[in-house]
Amino acid sequence: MDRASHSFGTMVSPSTDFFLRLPDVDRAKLLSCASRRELNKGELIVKIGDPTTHVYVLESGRAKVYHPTPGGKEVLLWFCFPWELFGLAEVGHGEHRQATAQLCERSTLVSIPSEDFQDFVRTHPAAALLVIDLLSLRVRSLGNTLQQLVASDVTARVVTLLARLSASCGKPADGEVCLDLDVTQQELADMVGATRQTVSSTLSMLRRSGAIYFKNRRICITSEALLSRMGDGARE
Amino acid sequence: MDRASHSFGTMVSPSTDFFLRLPDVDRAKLLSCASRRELNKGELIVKIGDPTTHVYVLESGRAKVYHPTPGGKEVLLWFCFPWELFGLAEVGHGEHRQATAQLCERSTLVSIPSEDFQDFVRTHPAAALLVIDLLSLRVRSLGNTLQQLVASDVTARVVTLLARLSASCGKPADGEVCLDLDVTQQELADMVGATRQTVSSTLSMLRRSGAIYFKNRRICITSEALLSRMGDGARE
DNA sequence: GTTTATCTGTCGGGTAGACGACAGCCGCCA
DNA sequence: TGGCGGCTGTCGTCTACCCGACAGATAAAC
Repeated sequence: MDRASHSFGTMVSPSTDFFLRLPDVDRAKLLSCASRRELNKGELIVKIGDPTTHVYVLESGRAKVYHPTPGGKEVLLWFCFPWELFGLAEVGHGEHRQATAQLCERSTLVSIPSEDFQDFVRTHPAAALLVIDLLSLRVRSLGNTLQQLVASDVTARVVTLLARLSASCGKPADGEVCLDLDVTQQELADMVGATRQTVSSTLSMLRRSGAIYFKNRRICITSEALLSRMGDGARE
Repeated sequence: MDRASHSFGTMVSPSTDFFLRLPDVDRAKLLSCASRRELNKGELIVKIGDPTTHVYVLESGRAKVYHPTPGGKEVLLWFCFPWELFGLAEVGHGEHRQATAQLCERSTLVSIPSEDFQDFVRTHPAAALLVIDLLSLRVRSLGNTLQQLVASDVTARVVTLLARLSASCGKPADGEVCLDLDVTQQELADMVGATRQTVSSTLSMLRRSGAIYFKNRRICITSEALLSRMGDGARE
């Protein structure tokens, strides 16, 4: 139960995994209120507009949190990896969900009722600080994304996205880094606010330039330096 | 000291004014660690890259929080009004500032050292929950902004920006709402990720359509309904 | 095996909006 | 009174990117 199933890159902020930083007894106590389910790829955890009843953690698998747009696009805010708490931005005042969370692969999901979570936070100051850290990280990250979106072109945005992914789920192997992540180009596009086609041709360009290559459908970065240089066409 | 100097519209979330929701004795205790300064329009409160030493509140005036971009643009994240806590997204781990905060007018600023603030939060669970609420609000708001930015055109973005501003600082007067806010078109542009020129012509268009008009340099909304209809050209 | 769905690569055409330029306006200071 | 700096309005030009289309490639489904 308390076994972390994914490895961290070197640069990842420690704020993401709330659970692993909780003292053992507290974690057990919090999880005692929780229920666990096994769910399939593609299933929705919460849908925009839903009442807010729980917060969530994955024991295994991967989820994405996004805003669906009326036009049918999806704006992907972040991925959720195991032992990373999510779904807590709306717990405050029984707000309805502002985003949708969906599983990217078969996963086991732990659900904690909002009230239990709030009680826990109220009575565990250390946990409250962790929650504050986590939300702070999200605020900073969204702010940066926003900035990139208005200030940089697609190439630069893809490049820094790859850098971020490499930090959070990169497997270093003799100088190169391979992303340990099955992600579709559509998802990449949704993360940088571009179309699938543009991302596709951008990746092709990066591949031709030698900054990345593909190993059985996954992206490998041959040189961080070269990659980031490719993003410098437009001032970030 | 505990006199709120600005009025709220009807829709504003209560999470914004941390201080007014704090029990009196707690507020006094927290403010006892603080120092107060009078500053002029245009002065910087924090600059991106600065070490994080304080959190802040305004007693009066107005500030803006933005990301400066290497290209010289500014991405405006939000305005700070009196008694709204800000500058806390980086307090967690002595992170450096990720955004810049600058005064829009002459203001009196209250600074609370980070450590004192953290101690306060640690020992006042109710305050911790308020901080969580505040950060949650920011996360939701940034997420929505992000979504709008990739999914809507400039007209729609300007329209919803006006609606938001009208909610947070609108003065209703017989059916109309006038924005009680001296804001420059450049700032509006920085908030919607567009250029000054585009915003200017968008506002002209809205004025010609009768949805808004100008009363001594400020924006008045004649009809929320008409205004929002003007934003519907593109699917939001 | 064949079928079917999902993902990827690439190509033109059309367009929203950035960008530069310039002129009018207002308030401020000497 | 005149000059100066900041804000606003408007007009072309130009380009990054969206959008639709279509063909190959891969993987799951029957």
